[in-house]
Amino acid sequence: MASRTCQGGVTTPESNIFEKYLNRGTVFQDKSVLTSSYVPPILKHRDSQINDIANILSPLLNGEGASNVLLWGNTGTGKTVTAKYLGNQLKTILECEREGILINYIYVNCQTADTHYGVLYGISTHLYSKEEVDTGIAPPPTGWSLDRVHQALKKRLGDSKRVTVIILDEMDMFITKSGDDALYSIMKLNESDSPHGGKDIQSPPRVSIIGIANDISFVDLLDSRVKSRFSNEKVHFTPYITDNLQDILSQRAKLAFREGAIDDSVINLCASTEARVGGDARKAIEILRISGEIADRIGEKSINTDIVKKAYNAIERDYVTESIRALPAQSKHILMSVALNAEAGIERQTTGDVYETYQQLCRKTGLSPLSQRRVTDLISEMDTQGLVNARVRSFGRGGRTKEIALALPNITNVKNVLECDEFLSSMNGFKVKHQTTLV
DNA sequence: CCTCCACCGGAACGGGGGGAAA
DNA sequence: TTTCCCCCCGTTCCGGTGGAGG
Ligand SMILES: Nc1ncnc2c1ncn2[C@@H]1O[C@H](COP(=O)(O)OP(=O)(O)O)[C@@H](O)[C@H]1O
Repeated sequence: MASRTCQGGVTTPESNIFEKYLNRGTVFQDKSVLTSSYVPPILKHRDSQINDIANILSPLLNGEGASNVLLWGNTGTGKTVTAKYLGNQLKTILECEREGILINYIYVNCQTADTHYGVLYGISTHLYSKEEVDTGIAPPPTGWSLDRVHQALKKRLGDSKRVTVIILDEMDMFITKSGDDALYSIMKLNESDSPHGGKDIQSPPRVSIIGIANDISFVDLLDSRVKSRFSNEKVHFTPYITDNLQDILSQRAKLAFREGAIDDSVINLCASTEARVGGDARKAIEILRISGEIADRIGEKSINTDIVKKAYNAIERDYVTESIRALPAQSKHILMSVALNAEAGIERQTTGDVYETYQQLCRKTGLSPLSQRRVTDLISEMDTQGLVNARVRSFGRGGRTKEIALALPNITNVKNVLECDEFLSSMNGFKVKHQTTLV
């Protein structure tokens, strides 16, 4: 652990216990540059994507509606940052060059706002002032009917001087889970609501959607009307290669770290490591941040490759323990069952195997067991979280079922984390009984 | 080629919680 | 207060289904 003596220009030898943290030097100059909300002034290596999107959005400059676009590619390939960057550019140029035209540039993350209502509400938060929220003119976070929120949005956006761009980040998971109702209702904002030419002073809004997704297979789930209007324009974000990442990282590092706190060898290590697994700039930047934090904690003045390796381990470990800890009790029981089976020598298990053990475990801990139907859903959820690997497979006459295995290397570790749960702490001495035969 | 296993996964439903509105 | 609305979590029901063995 840390040394007991104060060091480095500290004048009071015995004082507050936090003193040593306070006075310690730091490798950081501006840590905020390494957070995900930071948008750099120039984006390198995304020229072709930026051009494509700008081209699609260009009608907005004349106050005309533009097509919807779908940005897709692996995580950390710059989709979000590009969308935000273009928003800034659009706003600036409209302010300087086109007096009459105003733009709403609205960002909604569909992982956070993951319901139909949540997405509409997320849009609305960009459109109302504080007073309007306080006086109840703006939609509340919950309580109104969807229709009412929809009408309110339509009214807000229907201004002939105004164009609107809505960014829907992480929309693939959302659509897969919740269907395309929300997307459809956003597109309906563009429709005039008086079909018989009644006297509406309002013009229909001009709303363009920028969708962001990792995986575009969700497009097939869309209703054909939605699909044709939504997925005509697709822009692919390719993974970064080592050189790209080096550029991006050193651009950040220059701003984030003190002179001499980081050198090229470290940046090259991060760049090449990430380039090998998916060209993820977010992860690479995060590694830099964690490395810096570790360096500060252990009192190093600069980041070396050893520290980077520590950062890689820390990031992995924290992710796993955190996601296990955050699991609901039922999922913890299921995961424990998988771990127990694995420990008993059944690495690849069927749904039946897991459910059997799960029921026994529930009997022991006093949790009331869920139906098998529900359990398979929870297993699939843990599969997408990367805690478990589950894919359906057919064993011919032996049936068709998920084949499930723990996705984590260290079984004992998993069990230890799980045993912190209040239910599972009462499972001392539980033994799996029953063998299945499965090849 | 057909059967039949052991599930898969969609659909419909509802209790219950949280909130606004009449 | 009651009524309406949205959403989470879970149940029940049930029509599929890939492929080894007949
Ligand atoms: N070309 C780039 N130049 C500078 N920073 C980038 C670039 N591409 C990505 N980043 C940074 O990498 C991180 C992840 O990018 P992000 O746009 O969130 O990826 P995605 O949305 O594709 O998952 C962000 O912090 C972003 O600022």
